[in-house]
Amino acid sequence: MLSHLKSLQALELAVRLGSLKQAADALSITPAAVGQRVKALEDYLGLDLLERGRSGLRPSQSLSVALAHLNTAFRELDAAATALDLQRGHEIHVAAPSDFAELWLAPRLGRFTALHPNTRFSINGEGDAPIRIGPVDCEISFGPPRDEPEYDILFRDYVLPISSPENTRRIAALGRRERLEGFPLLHLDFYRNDPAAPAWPAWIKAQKLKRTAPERGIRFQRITMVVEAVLADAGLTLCGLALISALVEDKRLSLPFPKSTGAWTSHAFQSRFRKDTLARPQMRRFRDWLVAECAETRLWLSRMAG
Amino acid sequence: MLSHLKSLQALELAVRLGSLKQAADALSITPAAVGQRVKALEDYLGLDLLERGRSGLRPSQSLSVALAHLNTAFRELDAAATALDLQRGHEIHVAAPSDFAELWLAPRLGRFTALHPNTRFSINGEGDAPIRIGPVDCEISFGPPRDEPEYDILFRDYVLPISSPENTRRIAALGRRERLEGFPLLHLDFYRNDPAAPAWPAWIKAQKLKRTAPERGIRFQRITMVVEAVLADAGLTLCGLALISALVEDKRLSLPFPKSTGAWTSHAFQSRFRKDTLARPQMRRFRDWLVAECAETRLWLSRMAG
DNA sequence: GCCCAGGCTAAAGCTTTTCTTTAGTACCGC
DNA sequence: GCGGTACTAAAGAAAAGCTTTAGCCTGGGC
Repeated sequence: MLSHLKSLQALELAVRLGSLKQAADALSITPAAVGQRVKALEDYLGLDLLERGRSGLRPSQSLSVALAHLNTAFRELDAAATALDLQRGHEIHVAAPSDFAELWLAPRLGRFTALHPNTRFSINGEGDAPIRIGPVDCEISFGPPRDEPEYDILFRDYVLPISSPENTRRIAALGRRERLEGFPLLHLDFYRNDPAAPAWPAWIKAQKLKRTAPERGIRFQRITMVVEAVLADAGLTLCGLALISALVEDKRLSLPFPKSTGAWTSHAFQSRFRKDTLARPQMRRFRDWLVAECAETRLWLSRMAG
Repeated sequence: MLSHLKSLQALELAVRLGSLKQAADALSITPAAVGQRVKALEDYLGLDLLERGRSGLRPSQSLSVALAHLNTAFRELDAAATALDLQRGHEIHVAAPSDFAELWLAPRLGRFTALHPNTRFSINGEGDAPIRIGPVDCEISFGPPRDEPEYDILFRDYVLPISSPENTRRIAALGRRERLEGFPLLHLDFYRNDPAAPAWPAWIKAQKLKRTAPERGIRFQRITMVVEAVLADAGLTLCGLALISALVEDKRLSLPFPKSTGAWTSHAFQSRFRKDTLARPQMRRFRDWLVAECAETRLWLSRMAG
């Protein structure tokens, strides 16, 4: 029966693309591996299949008689793969809060795809799954921690006041109890379902500060938007650090009050992979990577919270 | 890039032949292995590809859209395999003395092909290679032992008088020194280049027997032919036991004189595999099997020789 | 002519895939 | 109801396949 399928595939691709290197890139394996595939077939047949020449690879005479068949065969297999959506296995569909996707996941995904080229991501808002085969692979949410086995707790958040560096300096120049007077308070609704996450009125009371009408101010649904307002000196907000570590680290965002004035959320970001989806090696790799990146974020948060 | 080639092959074959069992037979693997291949693809895609029904397997609706492409693809791959002589790897070409082939190898090959179906043999006389790709895979000869690594010493031979049971009884009824008078001596040239292998004159002198004109009698080139003559009561011959063990064991050939009257050859049957050909797993298996069968023949010869 | 970069190859070792075996289930025909 | 055949799941062993390292070869540029 027909054997050496991988060798034939490597061979056909090497000839079509003109080099073992380009075939390797297409197959996401090393050139050495492509060379081994081709050589194994040559050893098995006891003849040369490629002429390694001056301007790359060319099929040998022995191979030429089979090459048209090979081209057609792999073209048809590509068509079958397309029909079956075989590449689906290399795609990872993630539904996540858009704040998480934009501020935390997207900046980091380059590290994953550098390790695993050939992976394509489709990232959508929560509940915003495309009409494709089956539901999304990975769903990330912020809510009460679940302990079912398919959930991974990514990280809780540490919420405290955030401002622009300019506003931080101006606040520091004031007396302690008057520090919030004269600065607009921006309200972020992202954490409102979390009993542990403070809103301005509770925070001000807890810190024994003075601020008239603390419940007043613009409300924002999304962290991304309130962050933009803060960056524009529009005011202060209470915000979790987890998603904005990059902005804090490069000092585009600043902490106008001591770190100890913050509070951990009781809710957490968590992921849920569909049970069957972890049969795919690419998906297991992604999950492992995600868990590792989140461990780093937890570490950074612990250092920030003191 | 295209993956799951083995799964797609198993899938296409299972649908085409109507069962996992028949696909397994065609692929020379177990039905369990075929089932695993198909299931791996189904898990990967997150959908069913086969309907396991009352009258065998049918493609699911998901698979139907790809099936024509798969059929064409594997038909083209079969054509490419034919053009490349890919099945060549499952063929083993042996050049051996026809006596060895007929009396020793052919009766035993059934044991090999029972273990390794899908292997086809092409056995020719020594030096009688077909005009095919490259020389023969395995060459067996009888000659001075070689110690180059590509040679395996199969077995030496143990040469002594051989007759039909009827002639053995008639010889035993005679007096000791007259036992060869009246019986035609048949001469076998197979061992004539071996200084240790006795011919009739030397054997008679060594045994201190009496026989007028011991050099007279019909000469045979081939063991097979002289054996047929002996079986027909045409006379006695001096012959090695190695290739005729079956005839001796079922008593169609007999030893008219004690076993101790025999002599080991200094030459030996030996095999030589072309260096590169042992890259093929089928060839390694054949070589291992051959060496093991020959070890059994050596053991039998040792018991016969005392 | 020399040097550097890119491509290929061989070998070793590790990881992943694939297969066999065992045991069990389901279905069909008698 | 029983026996036979086909399929499936799980465990473990064997084989295949890949990466990494080191080295060689070729071609182009200086």
